[in-house]
Amino acid sequence: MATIKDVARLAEVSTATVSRVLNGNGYVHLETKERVAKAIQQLNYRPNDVARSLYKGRSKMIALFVPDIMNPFFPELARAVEDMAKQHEYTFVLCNTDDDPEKEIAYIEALKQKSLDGIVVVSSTMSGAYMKDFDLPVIALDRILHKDLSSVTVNNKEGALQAVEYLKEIGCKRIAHIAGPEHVSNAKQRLNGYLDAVKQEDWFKYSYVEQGEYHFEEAKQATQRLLEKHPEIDGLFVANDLMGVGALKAAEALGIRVPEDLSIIAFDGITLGETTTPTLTTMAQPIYKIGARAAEMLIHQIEQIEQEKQDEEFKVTLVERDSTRNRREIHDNN
Amino acid sequence: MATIKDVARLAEVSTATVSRVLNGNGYVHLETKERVAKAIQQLNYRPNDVARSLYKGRSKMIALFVPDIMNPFFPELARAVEDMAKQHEYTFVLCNTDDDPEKEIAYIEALKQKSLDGIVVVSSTMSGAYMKDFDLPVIALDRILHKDLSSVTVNNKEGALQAVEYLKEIGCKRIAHIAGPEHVSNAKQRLNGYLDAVKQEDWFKYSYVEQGEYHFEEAKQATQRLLEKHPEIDGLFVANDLMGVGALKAAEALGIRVPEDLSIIAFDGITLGETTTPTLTTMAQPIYKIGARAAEMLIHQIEQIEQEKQDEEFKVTLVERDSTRNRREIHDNN
DNA sequence: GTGAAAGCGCTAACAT
DNA sequence: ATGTTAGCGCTTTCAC
Repeated sequence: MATIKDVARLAEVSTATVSRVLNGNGYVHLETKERVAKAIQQLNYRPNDVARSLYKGRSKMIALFVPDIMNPFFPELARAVEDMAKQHEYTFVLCNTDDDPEKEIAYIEALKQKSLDGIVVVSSTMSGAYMKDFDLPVIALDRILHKDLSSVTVNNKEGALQAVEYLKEIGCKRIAHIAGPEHVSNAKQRLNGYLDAVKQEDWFKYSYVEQGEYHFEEAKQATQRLLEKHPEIDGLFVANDLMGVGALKAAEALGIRVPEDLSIIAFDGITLGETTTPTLTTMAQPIYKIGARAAEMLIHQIEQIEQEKQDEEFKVTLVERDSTRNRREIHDNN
Repeated sequence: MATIKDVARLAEVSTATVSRVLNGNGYVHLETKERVAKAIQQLNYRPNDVARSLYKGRSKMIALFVPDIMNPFFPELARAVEDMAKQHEYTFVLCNTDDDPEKEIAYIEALKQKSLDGIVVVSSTMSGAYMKDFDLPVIALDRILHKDLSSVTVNNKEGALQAVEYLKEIGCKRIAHIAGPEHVSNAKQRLNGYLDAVKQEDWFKYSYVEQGEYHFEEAKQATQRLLEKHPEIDGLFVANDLMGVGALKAAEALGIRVPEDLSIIAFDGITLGETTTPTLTTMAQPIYKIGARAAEMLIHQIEQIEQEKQDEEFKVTLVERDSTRNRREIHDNN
């Protein structure tokens, strides 16, 4: 590959001048500029980003940390971050952390050696203190990591409340909840939203809440336990779609009809919910948008456009599908 | 961050000696080695990979090109490539190409400027000539790109044949096919496997093949068309799982029971097939394995362990689920 | 307006 | 066994 020296030689100027043309810095005579441009073209010259990075101490690379890309919620997020990165001419590095703090730290160390410019992080385990102490720009996505870190999230609590209110509205009389992991901030918020909506109902019992760990299989089992213990349940708010599908499967295994005997609403709005039978009603997050916004905030922070910490909260919207929709009609006809 | 100079100064040696200790090259007295090690530890020194890359012209970075990470087949592949990259201390870059040759080329150009070491490519559009001409190590994954490029694939044709034979075995008398895009090599192979299995059957018609483009929605519509035109169809081989789910949905919409009236088998073995109702029988690829193997071959090629071009083919295995399994019992009971 | 030269942090001859 | 030094390709002061 041609270097800046080759271009300089061909254009009969110094490398400094070529650099000026390249970066649009400093004064350079129009005529020489054109000579340089021609040489660049002729040699099909592309500046070496590594040399640039070495000098500048910055790499034009950002990373996205996700617990596991195989969880169907994250590919769309990844896609958004990548698109935004590309748009700003950043390279996109994807890191699966398995929510393991050691892996997270190992990745950070490795990427720092490459002069990584910043990270969008989906994590619940990473020690907020650690994240905050080390000097890279960081945006927390989907979950709050530390109060000093900028974040992009959705109105989890309010969304959960709306979900439960919706179940009430379509006629559910006993509404239970399959919760996400306790240490994940958004899971806790969704649980709180549920509790706010039901705690003063005379039928409410704490055993109406089961742990699903944000996993398909755990959620399926949890739902099965719940429905066996409490056959009176006729409405279920599940903390995410992946678990919602598990709940659907549990009902199917027990011979409970959805939505005739049981209405199910979940949270996230991933495509998976459109492929099940019945399709899954959900509180949909603007997944791509929040990913894109997080990436944009990160890049602004890197480029010093925004300095101060900020938290952005997007709104979720109800998407009615078959795991509840028919139920309303049944109710209306009564 | 501390540099090699700081370490040298603290250990009272030259930077060359530090470098030797760092890389385990050349002779260095045990005592001085320990002094250097102590200094490194004391300063919490980490070598700057950018400087290294500049000198070596290599970056310890590899990329994976996929058409679209939101297609559920690719996250597992990505996960495998990333894991293998990490294991060999490579950084992992993910690129969504949308199967657009211009994007592919733009990515390649950008990554070359960063001294990227190699690429694992899932692509059907990238001009083989282009890929072959430019000097980076490349492994084609899932699809064959060019005869001179190493590749990792599965036995698509044979697997397709097995799928159709299986349908026959469980009693299907009229078997149709939803095909993938014609320009994708594995889709063509699966189609050929189907044709081999059915072309000498007296009932076979070419209108038993419909185009599904590897998309959920297109496949759903294609299946609907097919079943309306040919109500005699009692077996369906679909070229991938994503389309298989579409086919399931189409049958549901038409009131055709699966597997009682129609048996459906697809191809890939993605998790999505376990979440549908009924669950989807499939010819499962060892997805993680082929991704890991492709990454490993790439790294070997980069590190000159393997030089010559090689093609590896993995085998698919039948995974019986509910979209066909019950049917055999029905058949056996007859 | 342009060039010479230092330096980003590291590695590998080459010298001793 | 260890140090000196050139150089990877670029940017940016500082002269002119």
